[in-house]
Amino acid sequence: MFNALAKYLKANAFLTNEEIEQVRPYTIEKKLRKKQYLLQEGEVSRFNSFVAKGCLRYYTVGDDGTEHILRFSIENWWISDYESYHSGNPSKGAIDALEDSEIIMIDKYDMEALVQSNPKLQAFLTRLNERNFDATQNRILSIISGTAEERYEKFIKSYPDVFNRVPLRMIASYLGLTRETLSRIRGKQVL
Amino acid sequence: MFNALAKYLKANAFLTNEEIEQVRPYTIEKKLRKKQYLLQEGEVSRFNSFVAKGCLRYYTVGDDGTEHILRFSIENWWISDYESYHSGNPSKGAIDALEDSEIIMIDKYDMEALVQSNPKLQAFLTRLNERNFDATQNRILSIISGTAEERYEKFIKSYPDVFNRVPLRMIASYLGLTRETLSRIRGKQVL
DNA sequence: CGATTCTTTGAAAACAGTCAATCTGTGTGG
DNA sequence: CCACACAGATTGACTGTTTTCAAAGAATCG
Repeated sequence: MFNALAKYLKANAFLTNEEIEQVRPYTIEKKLRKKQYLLQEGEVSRFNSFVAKGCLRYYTVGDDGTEHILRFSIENWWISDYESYHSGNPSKGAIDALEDSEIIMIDKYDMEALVQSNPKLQAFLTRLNERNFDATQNRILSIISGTAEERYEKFIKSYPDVFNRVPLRMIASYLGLTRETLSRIRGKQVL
Repeated sequence: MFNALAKYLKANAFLTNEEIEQVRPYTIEKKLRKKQYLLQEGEVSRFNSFVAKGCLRYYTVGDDGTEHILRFSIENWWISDYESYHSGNPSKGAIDALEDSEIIMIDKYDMEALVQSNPKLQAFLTRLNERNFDATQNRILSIISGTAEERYEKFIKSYPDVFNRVPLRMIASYLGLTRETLSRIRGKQVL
């Protein structure tokens, strides 16, 4: 399971085998069954988790019980409640598994130490954070500028591998639509 | 003008006077008149700019000519097209001044060197980026979960100082509404 | 097979956008 | 100093989109 992370760090952060071995002691492997929580609302998100296998989501629940999905994560992505992770405050949302999954958790403070000790890792994490930020901002632009249909199209194009394994009602939630509206958009497209 | 940045760095990054003097050589001061561009669409955003005085916005223009405002920046905030700044690609939007403004620009590579040379500055920038990310994600949550009215209320509460100096049509644009819709929301509230 | 879970469909109501007109305040040039 | 232009804000009537609620069809899983 650690092997997935090793491969990822080699390919993306250009770490050597020795450098990867320095990461290993700080990793915690965990298997999750579908529907199992990785983080529940109110807990502090102390870990950043690498998805070795499977699919997870981070979401909040509104007063009326509606779920709002803020992030999906599949293989080779990371997941956490970053607001809680950054601030140390209790999480406003939850993370659960949409499939049986395997994840590798790294404690925030171990992560910071690792990054301080390895400039390559630091550079990589900086780039990762930048891309995350840019993607988030593009999502805002997409919501405030496009129609529901355009947003849906863009989602499929941007995240085909998420699209193919996540229920439509969750994609609707991610896009800020009801499942009925998404269903009707899909109906129109065939014509 | 540099004084504003000095004060900011002292208060927020806890830099000493000597450390602040090490920043000074890399700063470029600039005054902008209202409506003047800091960055035009298609240019590469090479600088991160500190707002010493005034108010600016980053926005994109859709195919139909509609402006979509992604960020306002007033005193003690930073502004850039971060996607272009991060990637080196041409900007998809523009930055202009909503008031006569004074800004302090730092070249991306000077900024990186400064951050590398000073751990306090590095820690501060990391925190800043984290907060930026969290704010952006909260903006998404606010759009996909709240009504237009709630979003408007939240904006006023979160950014009263921006609200008080920016035209309503730009707030509408930031919120992803037409100016007419925002006007009607405001009309309702009095009742 | 029965029980979930997910998706689709229909009809009515709520909401937001468009277009056109009016109102307001500000500032500038004559 | 006034008149006028201009930018911003509002209002009304209409159109289009999305939600809501209720029900019924698929698909999936034990």
